[in-house]
Formats: sequence, C-alpha cells, structure tokens
Amino acid sequence: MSAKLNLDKLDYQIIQEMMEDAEISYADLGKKLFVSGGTIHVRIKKLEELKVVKGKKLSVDLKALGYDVIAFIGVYLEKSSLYDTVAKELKKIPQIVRLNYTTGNYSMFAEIVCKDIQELRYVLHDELQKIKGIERTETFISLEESLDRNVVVLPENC
Amino acid sequence: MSAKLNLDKLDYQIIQEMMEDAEISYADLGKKLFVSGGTIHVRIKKLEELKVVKGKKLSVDLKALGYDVIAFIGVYLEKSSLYDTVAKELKKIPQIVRLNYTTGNYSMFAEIVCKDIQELRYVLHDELQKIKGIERTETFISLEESLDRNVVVLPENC
DNA sequence: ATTGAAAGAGTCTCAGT
DNA sequence: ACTGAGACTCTTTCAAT
Repeated sequence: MSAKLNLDKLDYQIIQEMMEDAEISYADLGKKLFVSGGTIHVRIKKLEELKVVKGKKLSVDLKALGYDVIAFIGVYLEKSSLYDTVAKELKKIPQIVRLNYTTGNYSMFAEIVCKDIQELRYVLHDELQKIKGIERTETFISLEESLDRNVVVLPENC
Repeated sequence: MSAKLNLDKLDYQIIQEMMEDAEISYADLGKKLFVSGGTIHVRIKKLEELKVVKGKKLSVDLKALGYDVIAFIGVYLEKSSLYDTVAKELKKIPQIVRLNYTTGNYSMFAEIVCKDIQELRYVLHDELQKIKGIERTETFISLEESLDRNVVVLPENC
C-alpha cells in the first residue's frame, strides 16, 4: 500500500525529534544528531517533498479558549453506501473536527468540539437529526483526556 | 470552569489564522490583520504565557511512514473506579496515542496507530488482555479518514 | 550526500509615541 | 498598547569536498 521511501536512520531520528519538539532549530538538531545544520535542512526538505512531513500545526488549549466539551459520536447509517453523502453533510458542521469511516458497530465515527453541553445538544438534536441517511447516533462525552501523543516512529535503529 | 481570559478580536484572529497556517511570519500576519509584526509578536507571547497557545506540532503523514492502521477502541471496565490504574497500563503501550475517560457505553475510549493488522492484533490480544480491570473491548478500524481539522475559534467578531 | 560560510528572512527587544 | 528600527537568530543557498 505505502510506496517505497528508503528513509534512513537519520530521517527517522529527525522526524522523531521534531515530533517531540517541533520548534528546535536545524543547528541544535544537527548537534543532537551529530551532523551539520545544513544536512538537517536538506533532509527536512526531502521529507517535505516526499509528503512524509506535512508541515507544522498550531497547538492550542481548547479548554482555555472556552471549548469545554469534546465528544465522540458513533453514527449508524441506514445503508453504508450512504457514507459519502452523509460525510459531505457532516463536514458542513464546523463543530465536527474529525470523521472516520469504520468497521464494527458504527458505520462512521466523528469527533466534535463544543463550547458547552447546550451547543453539543444543539448539534446532536438540530443538526444531525436533519441529515438523511443517519439511522441513529451514540454519543460519548469526554470527561477527561488522559493522553494525546504521537506514535513512536523509530524502527530497529537508535 | 475556564478562567477569565479577556482575549480581544485580534487575539482570536491570530489564533484562527495560525491554526490555518502555523508557519506564516509575524510580518505577513500583521499585514493581513492590519497591525505591525511587533504587535503580533507581543500577542503571541501573551497567548503562550496564558497557555492558550501551547506551541507547534510537527504534522506527519503516518500512512506514508508505513502506519497503515488507525483504530478506535471502546473499553468496558469491570468497575469504573479502575479507570486510573487501567489508564496507567494503557499509557505504557506506545501504539496507543490517545485516551479519554467517557460517558456512555464505554468507560474509556482509546485511539491506536499500528503498522499493520498484525500489530493491531498483537496489541489487542496480547497487551490489552493482560491488563486487569478491562472487561472487554470493541474495536473500530478506520477505513478512511474523511476529515481532520481544527475547530473555528472566532466568536461574534470577524 | 555533507559541510561551513555567506546571504536572506524571521524573531525579538526597545525607545518613542 | 502599538510602531518601527536595530540586534540577533534561524533558514536557505551554494561552492567545495
């Protein structure tokens, strides 16, 4: 499925280090990995061209901004062939931040971020119920996020 | 729940713009929002001190790196009071990247990233079954991620 | 491919408003 | 609080290896 990439140990080390600290400078990262800053630069450009590294994302504290409710929604479809049309409708709801087509009980799995329970209730009741093709939904409100991290991408090396 | 922050329109605009493009320079962002680069700098430092902005994260294409399997795991606990001890064990499994304590059918909700189905099977069968307190689990393998975006943080303004 | 140095661009500080 | 300019740091390019 995934194309041959031929990444070496240094490539993986760069990705791993930058997943832990995306703001480290090329010079400092070079020191840490015993190569020059120029080499780090060349490798990162290569990884960006290969679309392995997609860029940087701002990390914000949603709770601090007043988004107190994170919830997961399991969606049952009337027919699984309705996935594309239902997905298109769900994407129009700005509170829905993630959507996966899944195996198992639910046809699709959504993640939603809201300011409060009232807003969640509004989206679940007024927005989702309007969408044709959704049989029913099950909502799991997050009471606590205990973990949110990156996968470890170092293989046998290092 | 969330403390009084007193962010103004410019603060929200900066966060919104940087969520869409985390790598824009202060000068360019200033031009876009009709203030100087120095003002953008001051505001971002303030937002970092307030812990609203937590920094930047490297965005990588897991599929390109050979992590072909993303799955969600609903965990049923024998007693919900076992959450902390089970969470501690789950955190030891590097493939588990996210963990939430939830309301609803499941006591907890995990997200897992694996290289292939064999690795997923290994974690589900060999690692999870070892953990005391887990009654059973339900796994939803993602066949397609249709959406992964940030919430829109602009209130009445703009 | 990697290096080191020079050029260019960005961040950070600060005095003035 | 915002600005603009100077100091500093980082990224980017490139000739040499």
